[in-house]
Amino acid sequence: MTSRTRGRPAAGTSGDTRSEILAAARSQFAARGFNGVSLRSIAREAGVDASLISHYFGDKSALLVASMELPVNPIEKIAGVVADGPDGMAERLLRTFLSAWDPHREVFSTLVRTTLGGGDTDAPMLQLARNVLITSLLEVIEGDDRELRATLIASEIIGMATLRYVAKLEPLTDAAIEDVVAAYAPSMQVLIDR
Amino acid sequence: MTSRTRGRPAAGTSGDTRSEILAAARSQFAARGFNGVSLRSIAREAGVDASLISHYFGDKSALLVASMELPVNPIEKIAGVVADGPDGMAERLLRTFLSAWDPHREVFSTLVRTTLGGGDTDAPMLQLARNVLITSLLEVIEGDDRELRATLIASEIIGMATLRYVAKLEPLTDAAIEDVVAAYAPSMQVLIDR
DNA sequence: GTCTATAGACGGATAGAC
DNA sequence: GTCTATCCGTCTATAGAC
Repeated sequence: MTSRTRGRPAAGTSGDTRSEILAAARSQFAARGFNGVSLRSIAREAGVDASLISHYFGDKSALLVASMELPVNPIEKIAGVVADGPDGMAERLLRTFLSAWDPHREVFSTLVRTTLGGGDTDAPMLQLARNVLITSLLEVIEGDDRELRATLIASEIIGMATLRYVAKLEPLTDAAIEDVVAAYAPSMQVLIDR
Repeated sequence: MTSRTRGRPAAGTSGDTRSEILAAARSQFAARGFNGVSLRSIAREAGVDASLISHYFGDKSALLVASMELPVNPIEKIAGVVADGPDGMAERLLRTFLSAWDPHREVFSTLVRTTLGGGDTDAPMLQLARNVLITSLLEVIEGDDRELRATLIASEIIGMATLRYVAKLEPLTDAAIEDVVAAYAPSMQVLIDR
């Protein structure tokens, strides 16, 4: 927990060197993943000296963490939806998920790339999938294959979001939220109802 | 097209240095992606000198390509399934896909990690998804939102395979093919039938 | 607060001895 | 066919001048 949304006292000339760095980091981590990005390239895009990154954020991992901080936690919203029971859950799940993440496409992309680009099996994204989504789902769906089906629901959400935010496959990337909900919810609801 | 399955004339002592390198490369690329792996670490695991990799395969990219060569092309099988029409297609699609890729989990993992780990939007995996799977699907499914639904079918397959082969989320990773087919096909068929 | 300079490590690739 | 040695580039991170 290094930084909060702290207002810098009174910067020098341009609008926040620190913010420029964060914006460039978000963009590049989302596009090329942690290993595919160098601090130098981020500094170049931000128009600052590379050593300033260390000065403001510490090391590269800390910059990654800072660039992924969100004003609200999209995960908690999802868990709340599941608690409302299985009727029409697919629709609520998709709408809530898309509404929460659409404004933060780059962060989700970074989440996927750092999870799937490296070798970390206990990466943050998978912990979330297992501990929050799947655990909640198991309390409301039924059947003796419900663990498998809960995992498949998670895979539907992650797969959809990966093609929408990371791979940017048309027409999924630019489709309106309600169009995706309408097209996908009936399929997902089958996994919920059994 | 550098190498075919060529029998080396008469190697020195142990079973093929070349094969040892390939096995180590497959394992490490699958686990940590292209950028996360060094030629030195592959050489170490293979128990050979690092310079032999250059000697046999050229550069690092050529080694990646060689490590992903498959005896058969799983993609062509999939396209054939789609041509058989929409009735019960989800079941055939899933069974064929899983049968084709289960013996080559590491290759699929590498495919995903190199597609999602780097920034290449035209990476091989996405070309396949778009040009083969989605294109075939568009010829058999109907409705004015069929492009969106075809893309969602692709996302279901890719998402499922990613959690099964790359993220290795239980119980999906170790589930029998027929169990996955039984649990998932009804949901996917809804996207096909509309 | 910003920049220069550089330390220190690692990785890819090659030349050449044996 | 295998290994030693090395070149050259890039990267993270830090020390310190201004």
